[in-house]
Amino acid sequence: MRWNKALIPTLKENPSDAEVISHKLMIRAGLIRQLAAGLYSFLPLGWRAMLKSMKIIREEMNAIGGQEIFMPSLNPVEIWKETGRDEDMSEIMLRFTDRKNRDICLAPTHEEIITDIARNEIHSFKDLPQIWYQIQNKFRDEPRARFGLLRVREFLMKDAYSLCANWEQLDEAYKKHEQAYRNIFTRCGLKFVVVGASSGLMGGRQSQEFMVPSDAGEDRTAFCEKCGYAANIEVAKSVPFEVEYKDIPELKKVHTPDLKTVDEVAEFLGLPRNQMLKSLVYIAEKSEKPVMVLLRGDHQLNEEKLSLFLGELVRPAHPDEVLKLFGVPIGFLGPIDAPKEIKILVDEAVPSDKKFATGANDKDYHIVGFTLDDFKIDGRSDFRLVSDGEFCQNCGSPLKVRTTIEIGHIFKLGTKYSAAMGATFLDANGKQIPIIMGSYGIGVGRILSSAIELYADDNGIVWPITIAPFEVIITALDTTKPEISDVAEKLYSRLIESGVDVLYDDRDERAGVKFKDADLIGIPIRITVGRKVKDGMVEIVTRKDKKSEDVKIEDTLAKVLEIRQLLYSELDTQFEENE
RNA sequence: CGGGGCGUAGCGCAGUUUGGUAGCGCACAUGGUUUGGGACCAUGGGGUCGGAGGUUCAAAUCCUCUCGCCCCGACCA
Repeated sequence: MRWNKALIPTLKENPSDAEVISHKLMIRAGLIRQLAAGLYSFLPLGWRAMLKSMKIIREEMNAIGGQEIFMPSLNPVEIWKETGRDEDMSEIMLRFTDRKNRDICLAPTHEEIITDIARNEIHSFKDLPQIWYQIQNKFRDEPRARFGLLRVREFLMKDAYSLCANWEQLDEAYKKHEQAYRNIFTRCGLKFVVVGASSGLMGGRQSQEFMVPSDAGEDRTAFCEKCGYAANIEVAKSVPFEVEYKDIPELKKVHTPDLKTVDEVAEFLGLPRNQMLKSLVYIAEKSEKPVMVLLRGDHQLNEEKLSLFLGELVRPAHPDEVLKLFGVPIGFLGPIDAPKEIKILVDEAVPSDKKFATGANDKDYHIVGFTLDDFKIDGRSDFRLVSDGEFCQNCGSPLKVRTTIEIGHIFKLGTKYSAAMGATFLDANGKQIPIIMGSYGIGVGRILSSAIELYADDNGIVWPITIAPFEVIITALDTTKPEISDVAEKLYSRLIESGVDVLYDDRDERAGVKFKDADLIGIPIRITVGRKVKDGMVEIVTRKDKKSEDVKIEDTLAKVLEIRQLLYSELDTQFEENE
């Protein structure tokens, strides 16, 4: 491509509404332009990087026997009612009615549509297993789109589905996908970890996320650097810090006027924070039942764990709901003398042989010196949020917690969808059973964002060569001089003939402008054709390490091919690190 | 949905407090000088000041409503 004729609108200044690096650079390098909140157009450079990523995805998906299909984005709402997900996803699903007044939605994902195809076309165990995938736009009415392509309302997703006749086949399909995903992200040049995750609204038994560590990420992941344990904070477990307990000789009610927070009361009573119990009240969203969760004062609740335990989503009770239920304001709540209809759950990190203090269910009073035996417990489980520096359950080393970008998520769904929608087949014994499914997603745009977040420097993007919009840029300085443009033109056509993806900067611009732009858009290999042509030389510069080499004009092609090969093989080396 | 910020030329911003009829830098066009890391000089084009209503002799500026974008939180296959 010739820059002179191309749409590559680079910007000198950062856009005012961009916060994270990848967003700023995607705008400045002319990859994308915003249409509205969470809606972006891809310009030529951005789309080329997307196409490169998709090519890698297709190759790896085909390699595990995936068959590419394509499903409609416009869905009748009825099909979503069959699984109940029109309600589960009511907030996030975009809907409208068509001219015949039918309810239509824009698909936020495609399990229901896949299952519909399966129930119509799969009849025998002999038809299984299958892997079907598509690369398609998904639509989600996000409460808050943000960070460029990281959280958007319409986005390209590769979604794959495995259909199996038994659990062994599912395990195999799942493993294949895990390996395919490792291959895909490695080839895209990303650093990532595979973590245990919550399956959330998708349902299912097991799920793992592929995470890129980045400050721009919206998820938090706990890692153990020693043994490799890694889990999304939503499900992560840890061994808490050692703490001291004081002896409390007698059980009594203490007047604590206006003292509400754990810290305030602990200080007033002269107790360590861990000897206070936090009494949190939550409402289960479907059944609308209130629950009280008790945690040590130095711990935090993990809402995901609570909702997993209860089997439905939860939300904190509003202060007025609490007042209605308990007759006391938040801050003086506790399990003792709590209303009978409220379930009481206790985190397993609360020891049963120690004495604690918490609210007395009486305004301006706390109760001090009770144990877990002094009230009825409806459930004990792990409800704690892991915090940085706590210890790994496997090996005891300190865990690190950091933000990550979720680029892929794989699920063992089981029969949630096939059972609900009647997607069954006959097994070898002639018995009708539901298809066992898996679902596997990749956010294509997030691959680009992650790569930029990982490798960008002060001058701009530094693309891994595999997903770079071009592999090589020819920067011809002073194109008005025929001795320069002749050499550049010849190199340009020779590189194209050799199958190199090359951008030719043939603009009549000053050298500084061209160098800055080349750095900004991050093309891995730059050939500078300038004043050295009079000595029969050009320069080859690699973007990521700024290494520059003078090469004879006639050797340029061979040298470029060599460097290109090197850059590709470096990604294979990284592959081993990601293993 | 709650809190905060911002909408003025393609981009980045000043002007709003104190009302007087719109400006700077970049980009763009033309001419000239320059030419290896975002050049310089000159000239020029481009704006219903997000929108609607109101106050006023007069509104980018004051008032009311409304739309949009960004940030924090809530929420989030």
